[in-house]
Amino acid sequence: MAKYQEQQLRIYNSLSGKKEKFIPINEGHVGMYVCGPTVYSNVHLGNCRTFMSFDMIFRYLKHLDYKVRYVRNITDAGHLEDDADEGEDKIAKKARLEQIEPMEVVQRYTVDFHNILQKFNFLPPSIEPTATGHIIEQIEIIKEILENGYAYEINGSVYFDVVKFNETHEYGKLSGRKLEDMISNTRELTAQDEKRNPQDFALWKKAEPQHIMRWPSPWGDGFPGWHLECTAMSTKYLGETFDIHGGGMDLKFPHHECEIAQSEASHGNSPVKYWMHANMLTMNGKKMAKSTGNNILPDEIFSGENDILSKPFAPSVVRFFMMQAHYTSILDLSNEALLASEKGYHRLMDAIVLIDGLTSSKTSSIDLPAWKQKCYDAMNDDFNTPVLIAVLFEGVKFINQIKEDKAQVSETDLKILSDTMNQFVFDVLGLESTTQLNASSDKLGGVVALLIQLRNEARANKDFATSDKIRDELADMGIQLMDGKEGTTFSIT
RNA sequence: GGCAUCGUGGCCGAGUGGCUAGGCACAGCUCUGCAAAAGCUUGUACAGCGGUUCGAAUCCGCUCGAUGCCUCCA
Repeated sequence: MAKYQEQQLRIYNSLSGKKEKFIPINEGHVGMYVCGPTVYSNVHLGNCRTFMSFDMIFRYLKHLDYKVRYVRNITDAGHLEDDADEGEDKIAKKARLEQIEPMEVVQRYTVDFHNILQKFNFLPPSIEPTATGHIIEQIEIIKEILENGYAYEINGSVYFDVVKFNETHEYGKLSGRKLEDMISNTRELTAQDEKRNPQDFALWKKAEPQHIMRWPSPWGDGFPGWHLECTAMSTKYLGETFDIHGGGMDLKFPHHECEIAQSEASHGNSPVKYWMHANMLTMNGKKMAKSTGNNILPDEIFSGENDILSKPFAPSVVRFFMMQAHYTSILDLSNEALLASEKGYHRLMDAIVLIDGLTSSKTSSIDLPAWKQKCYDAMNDDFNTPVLIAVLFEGVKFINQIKEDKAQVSETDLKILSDTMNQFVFDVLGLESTTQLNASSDKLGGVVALLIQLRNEARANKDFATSDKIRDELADMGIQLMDGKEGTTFSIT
């Protein structure tokens, strides 16, 4: 029996504003599309949080035995500097500034993106398509929208006619905006603007002669609008209507609103059953922005080379920190918060290392099956990772109590404890252990075991100067000794 | 200015009509040669002001503040 048949997942749907039962279109299968990065600079930490949220969601869906097709695109063309559709393409601008080919920009920052995600232990998506690889599909959609009368061509560019669309459809239903309000809040069109209305958006932009990113089309050489690629690629790989579409909260309007409009205007179907939006990451209470200097790159956190944090933090610690907040909440990054998470993370990992050494009893003094279900209940409630982590810390307490003989578990229950801890910590949350050394399998572990032995001999001889020297100097190196009833163990901090 | 989300104990962060979230920090106890680790115990918090209710941190209204998007300005 597949796990999804036993667990009822509920998802907060941005479109309805409510938590809804998750029922996929095709039983046992999930199609999920997430708007990926525009690769014109190093991926920033806020982007990582969004993608990490959907990585966790991907992992849990897989854990529930769904067959998931997860599509996350790379935007390598068409994302303009401002949404007035008058700015320069972000990648073309970067290429011009650095005097390199646009595809060099794309390559450089795609590699960076993948490197960072790998450090954060992301699962690769099923398909990672690029905008430039789907120009033909985008042109086909534009043709359909033109045929259906929801777009117009002018001077080699094609614009989506939002006003016309809104006469028969509801533009703004995702973001809660009303077209009338938007129009009344907008100034007069400037004389040179080609658009009929300021709300219209570009499907295809004519390439000026100096433009290096250009493709032929029925309307002349040009390049596609930013919103179109996601419609083209999600339709191609997931169908006209699919289960989950995700992205950052900041993409809700206009990007996702435009995607809905494009789908409905081309093939007539609403594209997505469950819209999911991950919330923003702030730092020290303020939004992260390069312009204000309130910004940090993932590698700067890992290396400690920054002016904001007191020490380096491992990718898994940052991941744990992010998982301690719900994906729909704003999360504030600070030195204190990271330090606190790091300690909690080590407590969790240290407990997991102990599981294999635990001994079972005839009966259990704690209810492990009920505890296991609490883990699922947390995740079934719109992927509530902070509550899951709280339940996992109950597991940590159980592990330590069993080790100290203050609780007993049967062999069956011990397996539940072990399997559940491992599955949720590593498979679902995607954390990695940094304390995997142990005395039997590792040279360093053997060296530490020898030092522990020497220290215990010194203690037996009441030579506490020597024993404390060993303990304290190992601690300075990041190896902490822990004296327990069963002898001394250690962990790497 | 508009739309949206949100304001929880020293810090981070769940919950959302009546019942302990959790982590970090702090204090006491147990253990220890002393520590650390671990276990046990303790914390009566929900921006402010009104309203609904037997009962609100949780619902409604207003005010203040934060964040994102849009707009405006530069």
